[in-house]
Amino acid sequence: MSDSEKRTDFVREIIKRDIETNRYGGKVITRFPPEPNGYLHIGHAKAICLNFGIAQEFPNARCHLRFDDTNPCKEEQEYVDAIIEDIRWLGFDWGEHLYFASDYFEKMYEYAIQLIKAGKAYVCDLSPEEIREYRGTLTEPGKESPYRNRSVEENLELFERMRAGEFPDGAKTLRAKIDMSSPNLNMRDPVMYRILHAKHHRAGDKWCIYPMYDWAHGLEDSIEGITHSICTLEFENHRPLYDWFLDQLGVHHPQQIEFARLNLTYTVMSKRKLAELVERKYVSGWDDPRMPTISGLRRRGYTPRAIRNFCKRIGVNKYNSTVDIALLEHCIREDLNKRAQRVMGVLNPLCIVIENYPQDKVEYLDAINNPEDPSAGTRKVPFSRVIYIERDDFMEEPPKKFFRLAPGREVRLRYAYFITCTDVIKDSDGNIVELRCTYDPATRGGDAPDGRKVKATLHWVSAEHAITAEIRLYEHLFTKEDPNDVEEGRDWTDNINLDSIKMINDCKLEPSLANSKVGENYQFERVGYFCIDKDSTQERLIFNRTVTLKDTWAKIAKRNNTNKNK
RNA sequence: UGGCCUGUAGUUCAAUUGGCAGAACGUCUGACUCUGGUUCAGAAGGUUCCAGGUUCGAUUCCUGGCAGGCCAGCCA
Repeated sequence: MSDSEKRTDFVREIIKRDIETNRYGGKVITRFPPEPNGYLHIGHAKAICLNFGIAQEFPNARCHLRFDDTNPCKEEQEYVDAIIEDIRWLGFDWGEHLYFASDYFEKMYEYAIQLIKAGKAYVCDLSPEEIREYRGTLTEPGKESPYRNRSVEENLELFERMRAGEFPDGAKTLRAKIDMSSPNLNMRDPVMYRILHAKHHRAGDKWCIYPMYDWAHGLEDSIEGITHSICTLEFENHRPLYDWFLDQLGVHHPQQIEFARLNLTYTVMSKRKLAELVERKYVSGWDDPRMPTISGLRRRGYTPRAIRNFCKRIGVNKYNSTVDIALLEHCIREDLNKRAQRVMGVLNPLCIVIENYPQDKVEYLDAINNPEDPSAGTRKVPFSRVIYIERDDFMEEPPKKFFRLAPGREVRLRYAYFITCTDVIKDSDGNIVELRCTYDPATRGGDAPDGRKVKATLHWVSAEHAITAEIRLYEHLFTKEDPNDVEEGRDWTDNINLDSIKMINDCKLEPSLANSKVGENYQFERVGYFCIDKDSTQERLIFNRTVTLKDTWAKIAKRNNTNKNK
């Protein structure tokens, strides 16, 4: 599926129908309304692609970016900045339509007065505990507040004094007068305003009353002329209230549509849990490459195109499901295969001396930059008598189906020569420290004039020319597909994979990598996709492994291993 | 012993609105290959949650079950 291909879903079907019936004058205006209290994650990317994607697909459509900043206690400018950066990076644009709920506070206040005047809202003196008691339970109706029938004048005066700061936090609330016996708890006189003497990251000290989500959100949508207000499933129960407020006010009334949030195997997606991973130092920060955050994926080497494509493939639905993380990995491989420059890098070096190759000779061999993209051209790679290969590419006693180097066996060094292993050198503990090989000068470039074949082609790096780098290998952050699957008395943090990061220090890379920049994607041939981490310095390059290449041998080896252990 | 929502290959989604249940990912097999990558070809995989009903015909409509999700913040 290419980036430009469309895919329909129940949300788009609703919008199509509304356009056909001219429900909103043919207009389509969506919005992405993050609360700036954390970083965006791949689940948000699903919502972003949905809302901004719809805006791109339909005529007369646009998508607003609106910060739903109605709770000063949790929100910070740092998050606003990070969210803006992440959405831009994902490739979406809101034009001049950047909004903040806090800019609507005055307007919301006026609407509240309108509701009070209509006898549909009242100031309540019940404490939080009392409100809870009065609310009733899922199966029993609630009781009406003793303050429910205050006069309009008294409510108006009290509400004004709430705003003026005459009461302490929690002393009073403004509540909608709906139905304390509604089977939908949201309709049991929900709180519209609470008193909070807190400094807001944008409004400062201007307000000491703040609107609750249910009251604020519909108004934000209405004020901006949103036509389709797309949110996640847990707000389904809130839709009657969303509708009630807008109906009472008689204002523009968008359609709220709910869809299922994204879950991914081997990771967690709740903001609370991600924040906990950061706070308790299980990860290095919100942008740790193991995090499912947009910034974490970016640092890991994921591309916007891969993430967008992933969101397209998973679809949109109304039931909770968990997407196999293998699909995300497939999407990044698919994109990087087409675009990433190929290089040679040895993660775990094993030294080879090619005994019949001249001491001081250096040859510069042609290597293809990207077989998927001829326009990427070629480069020169230095070859000499002492090289490194991957330790995993040699076995002294090769099992069946192991095609790579072994004593007496001939393999090809990519773009270079055929070599044959003649000797294995070990230290006193029996560890292999070096290999001796001979090369066939007639196979220069990697082709044998006599047409003989080898079963394997290995990547390699000339020892004399190699640059040394640190490479960070990442595994899933959790050991279980569902991190929340825990026994009694344990919790999700018990499922954290303590080996999810492995740092390797003396990796040997071809010299062309010396000039690479942060974020650039490479394919280390036969190994995986890597990118330069921001922790890199002039002296020391650090690479993140984005994802491995598909590895048939690893699969066979794993199978052999499990069979052995049976 | 409340209300709302949802049940289709292992997973995520389709099925032109009542007309032969398909795709992608994953898995497995084979071909090709100077990446055990890519690409290509193929295979396995289904009681469409269950039971009734309407209909020539039901994944689709109706009824009743069952299972899962959400809701008792002055969070969003």
